[in-house]
Amino acid sequence: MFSKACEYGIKAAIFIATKSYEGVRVSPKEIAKEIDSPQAFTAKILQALVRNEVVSSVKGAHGGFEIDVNKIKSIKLSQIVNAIDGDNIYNGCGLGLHTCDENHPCPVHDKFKVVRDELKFMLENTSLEELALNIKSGASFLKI
Amino acid sequence: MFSKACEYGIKAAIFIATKSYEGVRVSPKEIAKEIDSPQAFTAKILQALVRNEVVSSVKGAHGGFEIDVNKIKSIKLSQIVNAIDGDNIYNGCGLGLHTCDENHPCPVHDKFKVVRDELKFMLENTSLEELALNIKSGASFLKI
DNA sequence: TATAAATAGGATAAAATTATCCGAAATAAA
DNA sequence: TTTATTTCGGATAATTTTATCCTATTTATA
Repeated sequence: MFSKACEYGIKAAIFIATKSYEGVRVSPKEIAKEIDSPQAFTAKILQALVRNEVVSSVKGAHGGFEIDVNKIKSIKLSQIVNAIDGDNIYNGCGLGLHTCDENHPCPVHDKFKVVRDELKFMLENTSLEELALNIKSGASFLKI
Repeated sequence: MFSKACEYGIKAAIFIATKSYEGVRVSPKEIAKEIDSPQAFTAKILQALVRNEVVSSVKGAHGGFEIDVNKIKSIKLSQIVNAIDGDNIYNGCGLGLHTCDENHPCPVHDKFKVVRDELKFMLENTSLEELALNIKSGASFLKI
């Protein structure tokens, strides 16, 4: 469904959020360990999240990644996915046609529309807050 | 959502179905032209569809690809996707966890479940027949 | 100011996916 | 039986995605 980069990005953001609630900044090394991902590749993805203002970074000694606690509630899954994979997942044609809309639909246009509207709604209505709180409470897991 | 290979496979199957209604076998060359795909790569994908018994092939002169007209109604999109991409799209974990189920869910397990059940239902309930008939009637298109 | 600790980012490598090429095998028809 | 036509399948190449490495830059602190 999503790229590996996007999967890592989502998990990283959730972990950073949980640590930010504790007022703690985290390094790519800690993040990679916690979400079971390749460290250097994860660092690249973090850069994309910083550029898209999903997470913020502090350079230099005692630096690391964090998310403004007041922002966590308003960050939606869609922002993270968009920052890494773009909006192609729920905007592009399911069969890769360049022109695909109501007037010139691909064979599965209507069928896919239902699924993708559902996906879009889910991504736009799932906050980083609820995902992070479920990790903190032990209701869900970031690895294995 | 799906791989390029899968997109080509779906479009190829639809085109073969439309021609099979006319009792005509088609070559990879014709198929690639009609669905705007790379010919040799499309031929490989056709082999996978043959192995998975979605389409049948006739070798030698006057050969080509066809689908038993009586089978077209019973072939579902899920079979085509499964033949090419496997069942990972609607069975694998949305965040790539090896172990992800009700007892040990990833952070988005429940959220994704809704979307993927919708996707699974759509794939399993969309027949090649309806897709092919919409192409024949001009209600949908295979390229551009 | 010097040093150590971090992120940023370019260069490169590995792996997977997408795409091409060519000869082998099968088959209809001359 | 030969020939032309067609799918099959292995080898290879190109591209994209995933992953690693190394240096530059930034910043807190001694």
